[in-house]
Amino acid sequence: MLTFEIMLEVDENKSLEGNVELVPQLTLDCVIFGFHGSSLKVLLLKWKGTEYYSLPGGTVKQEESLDDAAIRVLKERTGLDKIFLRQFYTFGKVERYDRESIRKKLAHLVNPDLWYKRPISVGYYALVDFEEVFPNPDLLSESCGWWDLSDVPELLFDHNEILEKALHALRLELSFQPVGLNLLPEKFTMPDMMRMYEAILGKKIDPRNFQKKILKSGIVIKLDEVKKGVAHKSPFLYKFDANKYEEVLKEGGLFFI
Amino acid sequence: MLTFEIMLEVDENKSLEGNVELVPQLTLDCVIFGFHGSSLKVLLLKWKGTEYYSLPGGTVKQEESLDDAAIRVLKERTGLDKIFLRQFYTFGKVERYDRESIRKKLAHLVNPDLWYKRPISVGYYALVDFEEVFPNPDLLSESCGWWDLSDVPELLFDHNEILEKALHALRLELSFQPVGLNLLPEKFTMPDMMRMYEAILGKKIDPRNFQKKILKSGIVIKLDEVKKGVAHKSPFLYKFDANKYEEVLKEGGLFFI
DNA sequence: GCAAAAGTGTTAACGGTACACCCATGT
DNA sequence: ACATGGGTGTACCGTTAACACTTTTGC
Repeated sequence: MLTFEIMLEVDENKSLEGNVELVPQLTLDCVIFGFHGSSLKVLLLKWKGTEYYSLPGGTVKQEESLDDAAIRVLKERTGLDKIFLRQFYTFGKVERYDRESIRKKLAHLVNPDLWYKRPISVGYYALVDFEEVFPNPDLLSESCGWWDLSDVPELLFDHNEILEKALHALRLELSFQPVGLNLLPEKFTMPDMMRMYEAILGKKIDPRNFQKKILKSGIVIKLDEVKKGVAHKSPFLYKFDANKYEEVLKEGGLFFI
Repeated sequence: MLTFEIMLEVDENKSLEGNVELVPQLTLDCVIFGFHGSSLKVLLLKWKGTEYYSLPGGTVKQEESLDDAAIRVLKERTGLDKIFLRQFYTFGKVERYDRESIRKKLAHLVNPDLWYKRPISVGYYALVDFEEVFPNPDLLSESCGWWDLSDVPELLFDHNEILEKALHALRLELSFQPVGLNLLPEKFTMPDMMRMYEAILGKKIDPRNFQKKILKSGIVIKLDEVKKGVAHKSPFLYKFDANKYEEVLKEGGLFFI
């Protein structure tokens, strides 16, 4: 993810386990999306001793595929094993951000001598079940937590741009990828699912039409349960019919939402 | 693109212009699509003294963005300056292909000592006007030419897989990107455009419905000319209304084709 | 004149959208 | 009891898909 992280890990590796080699100048950034309440959330790291935030990221080992590296990072930050992951873009401008300013902001954490050539970063986004994640900071961060998409602060590096692009990719792929299956808990209500679509698309949806379409598509199964303990009328619970969901996505997608 | 190309260019650069540095292990592969007759075409290189083919590719200089590197490769192979280019995937498996077999196949061209660490390749696809391209081989290839998509032979490296993925990306983005504007010549006929869609989507389209939809969308302007010198009835010529095209793509895309 | 491709209109079915009221629950 | 969100049906309209014959041109 970051040039100095490369260096840091090299350093660690040298002292800890010998010479695990990294692919030079190549890093990863992960945009981890969750859904809760009525909004999309994203996992951010807060850097030690600062008020600065960034996306979680990492490096790529020589004997590790890009996907495996992303899986490793995701597991470290979320505790989750089986994660829905998509590579969405590789960021390769020469000056992705103002390096001098980053160097100053993080001088107390990273030895400035460890900075070197321009990093190229492969972007992944992940969809996770908010309820099952236990956010876990890395060595250079003091906390790792969920942020509402609309409250995301200015981030370090070019991470605001990366987040933008991830969101754009998510929207484009919304009709072809099993987004609901990965963002929602196993049992969910129709209004939950609708709010998820509203949060991603950024627009209001008519609940009657939404329900009609979803039910007609056959991707969900209505359970003989209602959600208890919520104020107001208890909503029915549903779960996905994974096979049917996959089939519908293959045969043209869920465009009609 | 290829590990030994990295080495070769380093070598060239050393002798030719000093020490232009390359980003290590990072390469580019370009899938250049054209359209002619009734089919999609792709530009392939034939390696000197062999019957082996591959996609055109290249390396990334330290002071050059990924996009600029792709633009450079595209210009070298096609002679074109302003090309529609999209990054679609970064290939990062540890063993992307059988290196030993490649090494043998190309031993007469590349010194085996020059092979080293596993390459990671950023994939771009390009859309070009078939008529305006003058294919131009590189240093290691004896020819560079168009291949019908359905006749593409087995390619070196993992290039069949890369081509597959590029085609998949093209299909996904067909409704959001100005594909027609880039693949078709400035003046084109309605059946040309229809055949282009048929070639990309791999299915037949009803010409009456197609014409109705395209005309209603307003993205093309009918010219006061017909295409002459063709057998049979002379078809009318059209050109794109670039502004309207862009507007339609932004406002939801050309899904209805 | 013949073969091959271009050009063109209507209809029926379907799917999308707009819209409002009652119900169940917790407080 | 009241406030809040959940649940549900209908009607209109627009879009899509199916379908076939005539025209023009080069050979």
